[in-house]
Amino acid sequence: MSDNLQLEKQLCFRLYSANKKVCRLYAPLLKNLGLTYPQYLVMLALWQEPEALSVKVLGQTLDLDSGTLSPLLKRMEKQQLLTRARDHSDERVVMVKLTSAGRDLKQAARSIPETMFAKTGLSAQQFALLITSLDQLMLDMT
Amino acid sequence: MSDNLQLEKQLCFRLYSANKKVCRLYAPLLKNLGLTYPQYLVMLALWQEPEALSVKVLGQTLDLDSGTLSPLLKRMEKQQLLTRARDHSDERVVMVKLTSAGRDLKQAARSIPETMFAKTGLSAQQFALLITSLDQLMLDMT
DNA sequence: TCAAATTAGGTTGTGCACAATATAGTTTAG
DNA sequence: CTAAACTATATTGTGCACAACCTAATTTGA
Repeated sequence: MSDNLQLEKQLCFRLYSANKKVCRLYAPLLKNLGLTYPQYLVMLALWQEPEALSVKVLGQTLDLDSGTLSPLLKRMEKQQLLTRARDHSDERVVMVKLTSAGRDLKQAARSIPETMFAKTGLSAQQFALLITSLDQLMLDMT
Repeated sequence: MSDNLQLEKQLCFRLYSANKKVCRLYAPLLKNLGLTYPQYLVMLALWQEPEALSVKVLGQTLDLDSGTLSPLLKRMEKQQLLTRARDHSDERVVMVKLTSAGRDLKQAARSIPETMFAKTGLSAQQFALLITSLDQLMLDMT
């Protein structure tokens, strides 16, 4: 006994597994919208902004670096969901802005959070507790 | 108000972010062992087995398909951490077995769980609560 | 008994995630 | 004023994750 290296004891494995499982539950819903899971997160960030966001701010919001975001945003631009344009007042900055098609997609996505909550099978209390625990982890983790 | 599509409200984003943050905390520790995070999970699964595991059982344990495991195990075989060999009694089956170097690595990894627990900044109670919440989610999620 | 179904694993292609590096634009210090 | 430092983004390379498909081995059922 007292073997700490057991798979079943690991928090990391639970987070890893739960995240994958949730992603797989989202996949069919998002496929209807033509989005992948990370693309959906980008859309969430953009839908709640009245105007454009810089790649830098988007990266801070989603905790992603340019090595991930640059190709991801290019694919989304090709799908006509958003536009990318250098800021004239500072040519280093690229501003990302939803197209009207990108904004319109929000209506089609409206039911997703409720559908996904139902799929979790959690009560509102359990859901809130898990959110709180994860927020605590994000705050305390060095 | 009542916009359910807010990034901050999403459980999915918290799981996604927390998992990434935990992976990044593991990375420098695992780099000392020459392992990536998924490779560490494979090692955890193998360390707790007295004998070899089939690719199928390993995939069920880690919830990974052959498209992920096959190349991953090949890389680990190249690093001399494990061997892969067809089962003579059923040639469809590939058995994965630690080398002595692979077994020996367990000693070097012994301190990782405790180090990582400290890095989470959680109390034992908070840690247990989060584990319980995640287990609940994994059980109930359809 | 042998054709159909099933099973185990591999391959290919796409899309993240991230480290390391590169580059162009901007700011700042001397 | 300009060289050095800094900033924002892009590129390259490696390693997952998974869908779709493929092959070979085994099991099964009429």
